[in-house]
Amino acid sequence: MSAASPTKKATARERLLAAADELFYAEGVHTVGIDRIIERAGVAKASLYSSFGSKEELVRAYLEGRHEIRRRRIMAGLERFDNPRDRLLGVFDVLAEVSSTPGFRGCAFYNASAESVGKGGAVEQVSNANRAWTRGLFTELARDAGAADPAALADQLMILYDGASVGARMDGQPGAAALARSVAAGLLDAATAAR
Amino acid sequence: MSAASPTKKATARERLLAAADELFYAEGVHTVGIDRIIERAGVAKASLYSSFGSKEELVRAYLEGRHEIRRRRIMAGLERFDNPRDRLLGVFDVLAEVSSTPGFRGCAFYNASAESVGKGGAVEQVSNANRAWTRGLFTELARDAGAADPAALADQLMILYDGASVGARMDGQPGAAALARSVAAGLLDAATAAR
DNA sequence: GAGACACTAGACAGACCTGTCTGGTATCGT
DNA sequence: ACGATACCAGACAGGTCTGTCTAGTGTCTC
Repeated sequence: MSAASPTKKATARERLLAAADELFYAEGVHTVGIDRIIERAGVAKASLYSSFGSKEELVRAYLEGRHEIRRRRIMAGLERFDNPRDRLLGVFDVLAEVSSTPGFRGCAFYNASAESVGKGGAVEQVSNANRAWTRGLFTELARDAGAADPAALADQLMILYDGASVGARMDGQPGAAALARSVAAGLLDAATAAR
Repeated sequence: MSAASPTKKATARERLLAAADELFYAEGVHTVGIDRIIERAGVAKASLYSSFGSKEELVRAYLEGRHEIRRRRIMAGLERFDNPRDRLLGVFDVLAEVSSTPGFRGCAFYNASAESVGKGGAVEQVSNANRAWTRGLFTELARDAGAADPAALADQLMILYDGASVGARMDGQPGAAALARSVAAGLLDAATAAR
């Protein structure tokens, strides 16, 4: 939880998490083995298992870290705007930024979910939490923006958000987020004008 | 290519492809091993390797089969409608049907892509072909419907289509397709009214 | 009848996977 | 000085993976 003081060397757990984050996201949870992770982290295998217990728990920690970073990045991005309308559309601005970074490979939760078999596993749990948070955020922002039916607008925004993420991933088109933003703007105007 | 005569027993290749289709889609390309497939198909391992050569080529054949079935199902679905507007929106109707079937697990191409590492591999090739076909279809339908900028509308429709697929997969909400359809209808009206 | 063909059953090799365990080292606080 | 803690290096076990190879069976055609 507590961020290590910058002078102190990163602990084994932190280095493992950093290595897992890079490798799992870039190549997939299933493809990347334990050995690759400990090698990149410069950490002994025993340290991994004493810190996390199993690979699945490492995957959970990786996804929880992704969720936390995503949450913070979005909230920080929204602080730039003061009016509700820009704040709602700002979620798509953040997506546009993220999806145009070189290593972008789509939604980490969807990707992990596509690989994982089990229902009720760590991947599904964190993934559901992440989606619920996003939907809640959209609902809240829609209400603040004066939408007649915030939950209904949030459902529409989820589709646009997911679609833009897929488009950026599969077609290498970072512009999908900007396009989704413009459609979202139209939906928002329609939802508020109907008041 | 040619469908075997119904009286004749299915050949080993056909049974392998059928087993691969079920297992790969339900559990993922990486998770499902060769042994599971030959067991379900009731086929010897040597037959698999004499028919396909490698697992990757079996995956390619699986995805090509998915693409072909998808193409046919959509085209058949669109034949029900005679006016361009309904035909364009009909693509979302077909998605609504597919995404409400019990075994629905999202886009087979995205799922396979999330698991595969390599760029330029079989998965990426077939996946790109599938997406290009979809985009071309949307563009054509948009032009027929009188859209001012068919390609631009197609880009928007792709986002809605992908987003609905993700929503149905991740949240278990088959209604996402119907929602996407209604948004698409609004975009289409706007694109044609602007003429 | 004989050979070609498609197929089955299963052993096998070699690689890779997760997870455990042993033993050694460095750095703390007391 | 000394014990506790955190960590490293790597062997090891038991399993699974892809892919190859041998040997045998049924079926069709000539």
